[in-house]
Amino acid sequence: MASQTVENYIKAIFQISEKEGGMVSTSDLALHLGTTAASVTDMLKKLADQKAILYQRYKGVNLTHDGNAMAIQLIRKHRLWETFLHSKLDISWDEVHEIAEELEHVKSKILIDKLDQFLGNPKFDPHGDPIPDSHGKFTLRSQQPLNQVSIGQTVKMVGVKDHDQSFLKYLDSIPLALDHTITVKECIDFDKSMVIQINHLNEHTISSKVSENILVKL
Amino acid sequence: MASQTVENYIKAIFQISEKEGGMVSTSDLALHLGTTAASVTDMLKKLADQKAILYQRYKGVNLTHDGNAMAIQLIRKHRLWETFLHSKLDISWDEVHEIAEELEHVKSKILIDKLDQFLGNPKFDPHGDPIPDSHGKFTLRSQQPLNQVSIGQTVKMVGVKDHDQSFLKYLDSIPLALDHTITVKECIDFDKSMVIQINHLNEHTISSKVSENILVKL
DNA sequence: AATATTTTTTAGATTTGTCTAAATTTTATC
DNA sequence: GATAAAATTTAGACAAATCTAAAAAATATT
Repeated sequence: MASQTVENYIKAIFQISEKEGGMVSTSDLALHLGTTAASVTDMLKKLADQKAILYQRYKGVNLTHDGNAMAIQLIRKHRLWETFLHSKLDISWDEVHEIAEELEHVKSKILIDKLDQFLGNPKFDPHGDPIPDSHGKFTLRSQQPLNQVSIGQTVKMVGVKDHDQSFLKYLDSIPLALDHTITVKECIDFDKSMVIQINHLNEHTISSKVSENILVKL
Repeated sequence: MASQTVENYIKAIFQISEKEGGMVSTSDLALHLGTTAASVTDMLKKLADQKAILYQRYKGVNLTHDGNAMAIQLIRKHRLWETFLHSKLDISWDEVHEIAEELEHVKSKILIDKLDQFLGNPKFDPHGDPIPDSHGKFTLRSQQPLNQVSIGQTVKMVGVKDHDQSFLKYLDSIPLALDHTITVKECIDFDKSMVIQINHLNEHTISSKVSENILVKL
C-alpha cells in the first residue's frame, strides 16, 4: 500500500470527523478525496487490517489511537511546512496549502524536528491554525467569529474558518491579515453586513459570509 | 505513469551517462535503480513514447533535449534542498542526500525559485557539487583529486568524488570538511598513502582511496 | 409496517509498475 | 566464422489503487 495514499485517507478521516464529529461515512470520504465510494470501501478494509482505523460495514469509520497519532503528526508536518513557506520563503498564505500537501509526505523525522526548531517552535501556522508539538499537543486559544462581536469592540484577528484560496486572496486585497486589529463600527440589520475599521485606520464593509469566517480574540 | 518514477529514471540516466559517458545500458539502469532489467525495458518504452529519451532496442538509451532539461532541474532541486538542510537546518552532509531524494519530487516551481533566493543563490551544495541555476547552467570550477597534489603544496578542499555515507562520516571524524586547507606533507611510495596537515594545525595520515576521493583546488 | 430512496458494498475490469522465466539478440571466445 | 556467454527483450503474471455496474443494506416516506 502506497504510504502517501494511506496518509491521505488518515488525514481525511481526521479532518472530517473533527468538523462533523463522530463517525465518518464512506461517501463523505469519497467526496473529500475526490474518488468513488467503492474505492473508499476497498481502502477502508485495508486500513482496518493495518489497525489504523476501526471500520464497521455500512456504519462508517473511526481512527484508532495509532491512526489518530498519525493524523496529528501529518497535521504537524503540514502546518510547519506552511509556516516555513510563508515566513521564510515569503509565499502568500493562499498558496502555501497546496505546496504543503506535498511536503507533508516527506518521511524524515529529524527533518521535521529540525524544521520546527529552525522556525522557533511556532504555535500557529499562517492561517492561525494551531501546530501540534512533537508529542501531538495543540495550543488552544479562545476565539470567536467576527460576526459575534458587538459594535464598538476592538479585537485582534487570529484565524480564518474558511481556507479557500479565493477567500484568502480577498482578505489580502482589503488588506486584512492575522494580528490586525479590527474595530466593529456598524452592523447592518438587514443582511448582517459589518463596517469595520482595520488597525485604527481605514474602514471597510464586509458581508456576513466574510465576518462569519474571520476568527478573532479579545 | 507516476511522475516520481519517471523522474527517478530520468535522473538515473543522466547520472550514469555523466559518469560513464555515452549511452546507458538497461542493466546499468536496473542496478542503479534497484530493479530488474525486464522492468527497465518496460519503462524505457513508455519514456520513449513520451519523448523524454531516445531508446534503441538492445543498444541503450540517451536523454532527449527535454529529458536532459528535466534531469538538470531535478539536480537543481536536489542540491538546493541539500543546501537548505545543511546550512539552515544543520543536518550533517552525510544525511542530507536521502532526505533530498524525497524533497526533489515536490513539484511547485515557485517553491524552488523562492528557496534558491532564500539561500542566496548558492553555487555549490554541501558536497561541493555545482547547483544549476534556473536556466540549467552549472558553475564550473577547476579541481583535482588530492592524490595528484605534490608534496609541499597547500590546497583548499572543494568537493568529494565519492558520496557514500560512510566516507562522508569518516571525513567528518578527522575532521575534514569543505573549505579546509590541506598541506601535503608526505606521500608513502609503497601504498600512496599521504600525510596531510589540516588548516595548518593537526596532521593526519590518509589512504590513497581517501585522497583519490577528495577534490581540491589551487 | 411496507415500500421507495439513498448509501454502501461486492463483483469484475482496468491501469501501472513490477516480477520471473523463456526467448532473442549481441558480444566474446575459441 | 561458429559457438558459448552475456545482455536484453518478450511473455505472462501479480499487487495496488482505482473504476463502473449490480447487489445488498440502511434510512426515509407514506
